[in-house]
Amino acid sequence: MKIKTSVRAGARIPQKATLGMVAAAAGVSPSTVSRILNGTAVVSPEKRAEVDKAIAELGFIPNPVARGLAGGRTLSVGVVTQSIDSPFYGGALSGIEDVLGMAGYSPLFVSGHWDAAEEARCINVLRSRCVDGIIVLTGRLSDQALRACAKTLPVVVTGRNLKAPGLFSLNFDNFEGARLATQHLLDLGHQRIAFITGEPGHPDADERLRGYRTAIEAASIAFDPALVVPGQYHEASGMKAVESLLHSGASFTAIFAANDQMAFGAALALDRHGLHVPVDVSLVGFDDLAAAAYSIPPLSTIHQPSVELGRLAAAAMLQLLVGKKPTIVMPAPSLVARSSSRALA
Amino acid sequence: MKIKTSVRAGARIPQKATLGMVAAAAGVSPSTVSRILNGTAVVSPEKRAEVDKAIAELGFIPNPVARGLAGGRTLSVGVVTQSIDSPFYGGALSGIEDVLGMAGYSPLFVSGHWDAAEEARCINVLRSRCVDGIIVLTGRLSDQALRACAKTLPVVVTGRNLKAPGLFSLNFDNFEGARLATQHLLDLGHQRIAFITGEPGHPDADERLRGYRTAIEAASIAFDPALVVPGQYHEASGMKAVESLLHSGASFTAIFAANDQMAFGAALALDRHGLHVPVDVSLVGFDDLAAAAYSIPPLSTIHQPSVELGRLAAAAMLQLLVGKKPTIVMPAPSLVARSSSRALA
DNA sequence: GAAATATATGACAGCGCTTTCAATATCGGA
DNA sequence: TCCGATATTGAAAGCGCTGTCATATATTTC
Repeated sequence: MKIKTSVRAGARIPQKATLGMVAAAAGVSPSTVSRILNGTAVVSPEKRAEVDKAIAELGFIPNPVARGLAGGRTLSVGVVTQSIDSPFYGGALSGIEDVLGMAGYSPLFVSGHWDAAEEARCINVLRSRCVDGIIVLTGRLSDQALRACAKTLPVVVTGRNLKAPGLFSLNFDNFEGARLATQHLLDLGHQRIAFITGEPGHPDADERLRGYRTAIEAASIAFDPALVVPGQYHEASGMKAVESLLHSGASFTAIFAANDQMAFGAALALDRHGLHVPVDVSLVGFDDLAAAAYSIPPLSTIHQPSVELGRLAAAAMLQLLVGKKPTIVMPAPSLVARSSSRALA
Repeated sequence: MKIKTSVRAGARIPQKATLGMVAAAAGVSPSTVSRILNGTAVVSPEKRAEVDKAIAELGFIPNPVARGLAGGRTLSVGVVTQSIDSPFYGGALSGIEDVLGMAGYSPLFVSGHWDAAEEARCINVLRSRCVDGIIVLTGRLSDQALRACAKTLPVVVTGRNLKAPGLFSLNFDNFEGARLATQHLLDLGHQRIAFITGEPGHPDADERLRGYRTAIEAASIAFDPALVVPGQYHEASGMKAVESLLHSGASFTAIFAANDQMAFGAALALDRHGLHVPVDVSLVGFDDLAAAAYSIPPLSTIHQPSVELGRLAAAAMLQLLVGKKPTIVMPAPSLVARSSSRALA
């Protein structure tokens, strides 16, 4: 009375048909079937028809594992992300999965947890699993390590500008985004605009700071370091930033947070101090997370096309995989003005 | 001037050492190395030492692809989720990745997009990739399909109560959670409590409705269908639900939303109508998303240990994989009372 | 029409590992 | 001391597929 391998189960379990079985059924050699499958060589229309028929009848699905061992291609691409549950990168993962899936590739997600060593480990895992290529979302890995990696495997990396053989980078214009956000507040009449930064050293955080500063100075306002407070890209740090801003006694009428999560934290901290957004303080974020549209008040922010970013990264990888030089360009940053920012009374 | 396969790159590219090379270096047969690697049989201490040394020296890492082909085990487990960027399931994925990773397994995430057919496709993809087991997060697949699947492969499924050989299910007590949330509102003196449901037909949505109703009736309050409005578990539907509630003219002093995302939407809709949470209406959600603590006001909600859920599911899978019957129990639901609910004035 | 060139196909050797199966070595007992 | 039983180990056959090479046939050229 062990597990019955019954056939009467509703969901038909796909019989493991092998390439060899297809070949036998079609009366050709395995090589021929393989050639048809991969388009490696020309085969006569008759044989092709036979094989197609056999494939359909047997419900044959080539085994990626065997393919990987034999041919080196596994039809899988590794994706190094930081945390699989990040509200921002989640969109990108989704886009990647989507585009890769359409092309028959499977993504293999691994999380680096914002740690270079961990990321290196991830890459080794991916390599041991014989992925055909690697997409790195931002990450802390050195440019050099990435370049080295690209020598063996196609690599697409986001959040950097890097040129190397076998390597394609896809960067969002953080500088321009931050400039846009700041300009938006400036346009609304704000002069004392606080800025909550991301972690210094992160290229995108630095770029955003630069964008902020550039906009401020372009408006002939002196850059005031007292208005710039550090954050770590999460809600709690946004709260803390506002607390310290308030404690410092600095005066400001608007806050630009380097990402939405910090903006949410900032809004809460302001609220706790009886300051209302946007009545008392205007607030602008960066990323345009799904939640931004539903916060109270809905958050004005810089739209980052995260899903699109993923799609583009995947598309670039696909091009790299066929040996083409990717011709992908990132969409320009755009401002989404919602209710958290308003003209200075 | 093609790509130089230089060795001077900083990041040493791990040389592909093979089991055969290890065997040669250690002066034993490949079989012996394999046995040591898998603990398949007893090997003399001397040989074992030799082999360990060779492994270390060559930096040998067994190739999971080859292992998969030869032995059928790939050290990878498939995870069927609904969307990889869901704020709720994200936590679970993270937990899964964590626990699986520690055990040397890699998760293979695929998204079913809340569609049974799509999920079936996902499972086929996973099967073709020879995963050692499958974890299904909720999902629309029929119980029967899941059972059938469990005949070939260990399966862990969340969000259902299902018993079958090779199948382990892990369910959160949605009924009790909803009862708890409603009771909380009741305890605060609310009598007219509206409920925004999840999609009918979803087991967890139905359970939550049942919990709500049970609590209401246990308090000797007549269940009023007019206070129950449908939602689809996303923010927009929460907004719509409140709109329709308001339009219907139903009177209520509190809202219990079947998940946090709808609660956020509800809060925004209320806000748009000049109703403030919790002054005018108390609001309770379900899930305890990371964002719940930072919404304005911070949302009272039922804590779902999503990361923990993932960890437990992965742990159960690991047990299944070694042929043990999982001994995993879900933590009980708990209420996190924050500022969105208060005693009725 | 024969030699030279293409074209389509099959045979076969792996990819790196697991896993019988058989061989050798070791041991206990009569 | 010799035989069967018990540990270790190696040889070899694949897992399912790809890619090279060689063969058989078709096409071309002078």
